[in-house]
Amino acid sequence: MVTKRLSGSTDDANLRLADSLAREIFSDVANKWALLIIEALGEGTLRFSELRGRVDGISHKMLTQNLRMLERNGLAERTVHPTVPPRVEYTLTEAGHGLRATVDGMCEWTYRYFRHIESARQRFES
Amino acid sequence: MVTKRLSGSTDDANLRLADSLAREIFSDVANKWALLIIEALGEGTLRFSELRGRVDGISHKMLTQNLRMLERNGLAERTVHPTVPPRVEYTLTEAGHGLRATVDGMCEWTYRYFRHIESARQRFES
DNA sequence: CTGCATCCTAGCAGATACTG
DNA sequence: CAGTATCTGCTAGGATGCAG
Repeated sequence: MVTKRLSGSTDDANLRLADSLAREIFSDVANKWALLIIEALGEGTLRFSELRGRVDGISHKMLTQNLRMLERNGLAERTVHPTVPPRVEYTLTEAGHGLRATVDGMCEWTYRYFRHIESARQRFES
Repeated sequence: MVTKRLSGSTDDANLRLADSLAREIFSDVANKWALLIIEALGEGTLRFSELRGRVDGISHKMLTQNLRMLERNGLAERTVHPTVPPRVEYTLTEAGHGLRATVDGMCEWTYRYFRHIESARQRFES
């Protein structure tokens, strides 16, 4: 049962991720495109086409797909302006911003260990 | 050029991720299995079979594949004890621990917004 | 026990085209 | 402009077998 673990006696984050719903959420969110979209939305509200421009290399399909997923999980909010042509804007919810903070951490990490990783790779070829 | 952005004038993490090597690192690392392995190794050194037990649902193949990747990028270290049967242990490097800190953040985030996400999903079905 | 290679399949993800 | 659907290729990832 879900609530059992929530009020549970363990503080082990990994153990808790054994919970199937938590793992499902984690799997949804722990993928490249989702994280890059969240990072992009961290700067503020963006429309669909703007997002496409910011998240380099993402396809139309992957963008909509991941946006639906983020909306479904309550991480992003979708507001449609009934104009013509339609204008659809996406913004992070509170939960979304919470996650963005950790994604920021990952980005910073990437740059902190950039050279370290670069040389580790060279060492690895041998 | 890589170093241009490293010493560059922008503080925008997302912009910097436009750099191809940074994106490659990010893509390597921003996947479910890699993050779960790192989280598991956060507790300390583990052998291959122990890891398989901790990272629930991972296959033999995905585990070796991701471990090679982590090793290649200098996030995990592999030490072989030349016994029989062989005993291979994996441990996080400093860079690995750095990343683990942010993964911990993601795990905590998952549990903080667990109920929030649960209800967001119910709202979404309509 | 660990690692690598092989085969094989489901589902991911791109391209395209069509609606509102 | 935004979203959906279809078609298709391709690769991620499981299962298995073998070697060290």
